[in-house]
Amino acid sequence: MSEEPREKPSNFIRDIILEHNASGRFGGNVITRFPPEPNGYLHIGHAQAISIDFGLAREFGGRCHLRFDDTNPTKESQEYVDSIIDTVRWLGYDWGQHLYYASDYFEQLYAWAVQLIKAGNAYVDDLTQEQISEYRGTLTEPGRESPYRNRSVEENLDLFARMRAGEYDDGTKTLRAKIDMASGNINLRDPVMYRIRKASHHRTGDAWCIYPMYDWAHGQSDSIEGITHSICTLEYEDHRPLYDWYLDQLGVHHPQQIEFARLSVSHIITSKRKLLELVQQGIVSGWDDPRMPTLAGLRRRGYTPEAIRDFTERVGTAKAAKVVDIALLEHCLREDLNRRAERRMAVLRPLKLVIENYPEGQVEAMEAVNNPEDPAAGTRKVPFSRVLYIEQDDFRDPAPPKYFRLSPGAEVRLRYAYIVKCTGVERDSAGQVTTVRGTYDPDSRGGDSRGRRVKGTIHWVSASHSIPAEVRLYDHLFAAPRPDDADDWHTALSPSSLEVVRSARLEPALAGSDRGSRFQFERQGYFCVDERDSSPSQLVFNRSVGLRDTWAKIESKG
RNA sequence: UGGGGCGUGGCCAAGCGGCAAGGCGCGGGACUUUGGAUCCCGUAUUCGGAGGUUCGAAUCCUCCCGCCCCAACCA
Repeated sequence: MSEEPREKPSNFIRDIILEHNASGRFGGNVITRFPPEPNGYLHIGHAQAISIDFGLAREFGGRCHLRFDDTNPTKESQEYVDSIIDTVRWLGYDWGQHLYYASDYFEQLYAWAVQLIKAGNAYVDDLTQEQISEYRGTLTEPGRESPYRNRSVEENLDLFARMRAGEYDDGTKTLRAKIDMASGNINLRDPVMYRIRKASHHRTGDAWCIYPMYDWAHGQSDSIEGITHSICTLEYEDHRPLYDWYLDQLGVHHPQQIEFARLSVSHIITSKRKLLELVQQGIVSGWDDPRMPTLAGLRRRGYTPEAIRDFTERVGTAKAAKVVDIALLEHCLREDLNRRAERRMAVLRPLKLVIENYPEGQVEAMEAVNNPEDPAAGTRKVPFSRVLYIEQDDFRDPAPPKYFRLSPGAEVRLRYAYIVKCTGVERDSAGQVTTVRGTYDPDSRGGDSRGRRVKGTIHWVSASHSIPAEVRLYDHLFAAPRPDDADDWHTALSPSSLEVVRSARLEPALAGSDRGSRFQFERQGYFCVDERDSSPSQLVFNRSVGLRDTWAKIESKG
């Protein structure tokens, strides 16, 4: 298959790098990094950052580091580190030997802090958290200087050493940068650099009881690694002057920070707090529930890394806040899977169809194309017999206008098999159709209508040869495009985000399908074998995304 | 009332003084043994608004309006 080289859309970050390369600013180097905090699962929003960081490095022949900004031991854990590593790798990116942790730089950061103290640019503050907040002022009023702001260098050095030594309790002292309490930029009002936290860190254990704030650690970590382009989201634009200040005071390598608008998608939420609530309240089955916007969830849902990468490229990189329609994400998946997924027949809600003129006991192996988009995928045999199952939706009595499927007296093609004509219906006492009867045309073997006009083609399975399966029909977790706009986001939850169908019957070729394998169930959508709950004896499929359904549109319009 | 950003069709997004790319979606048609895919065609006299500069402005200037972020010892 040929990958049509879709031209990458230009964006302002690429333009900036091009300028740097032209001026020789970083000697033509492009070294980026993806810097997650290991305190949660990565979601679709992170995918764009990953794609930009790694993508740009790849495009310009540079490299991208994976660095964990693990500066807050009370919120971080190895579990998250592992899951993030696994996810980034799954997405298809490689950082080579460049796996780093901000915690690896704690000693250097400490030395630099001492350097700032010596230069009179940092001080130990005894104000409580509440007092610091009061002294900071407000958005419109300047702050006030802490009474401890002018301690001597010697005293600060001594106090800071004792903070490190563990002589003080949590929260009793901080190290602060001495910048400008009247700055319009609140980040510059003597930001805290270190806080006391007598907590074990997932990597450094109990070696430290003071931990650097993200703002103090981040820029210097970038500098240590020789990062040239430090790409981040818009909310850090205000922090850039602070990072610049630190770097300039220290006189070390100074990366260029560039900010872009984070990605959000319609019909989902990405708030960590809300996602956690979904999991804890059992509204979803876990962080990898196929309805979750986490990359683990999308993966289990059947999304391919290729589709997600394509999506992140198509949404573009800019500075305007955006909420991309989830339809684009789904389109990317369909486009990818249409090309790659083999087709199979599966009947979700079986309705018995008896071919009255087909010999009892006879079985034919009908040849079916595995993937019309890819001849190399070959063909397979599907057993045909007298008693079949068809989809309940594919029979209607009476038939509505423009309905091309089966109804009394009507003809339809059974895909890859025969043309059949409906001759009768059996109903139970409640009037529900229990069996459809029909006759087949022996001359139409393979589905050849030989010039006849047969508009409808439906899928089927042989009742006795089919195998059972559970199929989970997933839909958007939220019915509303912007769940966060609701007064209470819970009310935006869709009641039909999951429908479990336990009665599905599959063509026998699906038996023993590997976990994670993906198929198109003809006329229905793309499905994958659930990685967690499926087993060879109890197959479980997840619907990744449905096929475009023109008939549903026609019917809903009346 | 402070600081920082952003406003191009339903949703994204190119454009950087020469007269509105593209994608998704939507509507219509062709084709079709998936009402799938594919292929055509259509979808902003107009770029948040008002002035101004210019032969000419989405692009430059001025003012106004709207939206987002910032007052964690979170990241």
